[in-house]
Amino acid sequence: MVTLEDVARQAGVSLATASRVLNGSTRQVGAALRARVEQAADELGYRANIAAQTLARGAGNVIGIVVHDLTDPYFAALADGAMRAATTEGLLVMVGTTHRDPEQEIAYVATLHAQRVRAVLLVGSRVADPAVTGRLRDELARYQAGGGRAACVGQDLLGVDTVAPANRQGAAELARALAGLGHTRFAVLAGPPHLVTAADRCAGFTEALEELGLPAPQVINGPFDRDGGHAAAQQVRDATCVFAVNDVMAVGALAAYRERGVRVPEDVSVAGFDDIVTLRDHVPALTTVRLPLKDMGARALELALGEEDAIVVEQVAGEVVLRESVRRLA
Amino acid sequence: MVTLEDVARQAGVSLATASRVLNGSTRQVGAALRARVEQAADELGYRANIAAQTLARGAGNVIGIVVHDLTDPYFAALADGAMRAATTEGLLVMVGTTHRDPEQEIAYVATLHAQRVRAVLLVGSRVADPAVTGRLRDELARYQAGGGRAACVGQDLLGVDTVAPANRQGAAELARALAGLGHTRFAVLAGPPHLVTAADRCAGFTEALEELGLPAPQVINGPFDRDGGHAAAQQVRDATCVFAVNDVMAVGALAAYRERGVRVPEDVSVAGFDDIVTLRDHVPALTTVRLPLKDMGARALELALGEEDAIVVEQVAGEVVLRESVRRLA
DNA sequence: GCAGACTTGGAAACCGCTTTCCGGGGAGGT
DNA sequence: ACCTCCCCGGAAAGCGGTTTCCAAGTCTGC
Repeated sequence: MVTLEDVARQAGVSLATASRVLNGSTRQVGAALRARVEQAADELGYRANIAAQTLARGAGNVIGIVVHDLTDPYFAALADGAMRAATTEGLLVMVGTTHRDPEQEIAYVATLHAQRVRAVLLVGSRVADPAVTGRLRDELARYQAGGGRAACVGQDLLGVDTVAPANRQGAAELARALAGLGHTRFAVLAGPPHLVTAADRCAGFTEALEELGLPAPQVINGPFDRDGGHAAAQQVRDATCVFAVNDVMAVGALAAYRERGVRVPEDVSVAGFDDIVTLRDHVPALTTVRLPLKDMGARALELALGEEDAIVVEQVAGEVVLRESVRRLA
Repeated sequence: MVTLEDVARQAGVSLATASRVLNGSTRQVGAALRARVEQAADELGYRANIAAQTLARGAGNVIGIVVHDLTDPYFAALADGAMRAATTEGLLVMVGTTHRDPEQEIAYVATLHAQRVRAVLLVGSRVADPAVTGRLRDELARYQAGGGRAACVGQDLLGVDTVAPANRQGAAELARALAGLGHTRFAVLAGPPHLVTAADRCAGFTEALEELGLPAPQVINGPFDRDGGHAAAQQVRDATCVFAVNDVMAVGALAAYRERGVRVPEDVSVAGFDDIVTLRDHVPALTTVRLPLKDMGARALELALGEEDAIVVEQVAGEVVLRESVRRLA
């Protein structure tokens, strides 16, 4: 493995000069020497050892992103947004997937801390368990105490900059929109009760119905993914409209209905949440609450990198998008 | 930022002892000192500086994965497979997305080389341009000369271990299956001609038709993504069966037909390639050629890490899966 | 009870690079 | 012509670990 010293020797200059030429420095190097160094580096195929650079500089150019599941379009969009932003900042990205295990999340923060990444982004819903949240907070605080920066997409529960989708509010608006179409009997495919995102959306929806004087919906808990939606849909009793707390669950529900010959929206209306990009190819087109996922990912990175001292919590509003999967009741 | 030296001082031991306790070593440390060190580390919240470790040990525990687009389920599945395998090996993952720019791919290899990652995985089709492929080869060779390991999912064009889907063969089998249903007039949504994967699938399909004595299909080039399929579908003239060279393009084509009121499969049959997991939620269910994407990603990592001296090229067969999107012709 | 084989703790060299601090030489001012 | 000041090159001190090499015990076996 060729080192800077090899290059310096080959070019007949000092280590310092070689370093200044090859790895941006504030100081100038004369054209002649500069050329010699560059040629030597090229001939030898020199690549700076970033580990050494990071050590010497005391700061690297890597950030970490922790998501639950990369194959879920929701996280893929968020991660993609953050990664594009990272690229424009000249940063590399380490991605970790937790598969919804909060312990994994904590472990990743520790690992990324050890890697001395510039920032870590925690993407995804928090869990209701205060003990585990507390431990994650501690781990993050320790990382930040050492100069690390962090941000979160989800709920403001970690004491770091946060991009917080307005889940309750979005779900409430959706409820009002659906009620406006004449629906009165609802079911909520509510996901796991301990996931704050799921719980908030369910609560926002339910509360709005209550304010409208409508009966409480049937609430069905289950996994927060496509199969969870598929399974939960089987348990719906006599609702005219089903709200799945995220789009992938709604897609699962649509599949379940299709398999059973239940027509959407003729027999039952279905709505989701997130507006993942793949929705455009589903039939019927899904009513949902749009979240600007890519922007949120990018914004989270900005917040993490920002110099603000105060903790910034940015609410992101959702926009109700009515599509074919819901119908107006006679 | 607390260092090993802080821990050693606090525990009243030498640096060497602290290192041996905290970061696995072959050597033993007495129980008493061990306990003191562990307690000190805990109190101080010590996290090893991986950059320093990597430098000292001469080897890190990070691998790099380069994909075209994380939001494409094809790449997401491949990356997820590789990442799971990495996790079981105790490796961290740096992910780079090129958005189909081969220059970016080369740049990533250089960057990952500089990071001294243990292995780099190049996931995705090669391009036909021998110049750019040559430069990528050179970059990889240089990395490997320095002790790096590499593998590729795609075509065996880089001189590294490769997981190579049998694109020609899979497409040929698909062609025969479709012909067996009575189709004779085909169109191929062929993607970009310079992408080897796209070209191979198109060629395999076309050749099989020729062998069967059927007329050559209409070949429509365009982007390799969903919108590319959507656009290409508009240009199909009078085929009874359309083969999109990957699933996301096929999904785009389905959308295009739906918008125009063309029924699939009654009016036209459609087939894709890859069997991405999201297909199960599309209507009509798409006929395709199944590739074990997650396994391929995991396998690529194994190959890269493997100790084999010889370059291993592993063919992966595709399996034709007939679903509702194609019909038997009268 | 003692030589020799193991253990275990510590000092120090080293990993590859950055950056401070010096020193020498050329340019500019008077 | 002389003195500053500035610019540029190099020596060397870290950055935070790992690991080799010693030295001092601790165990064996006879």
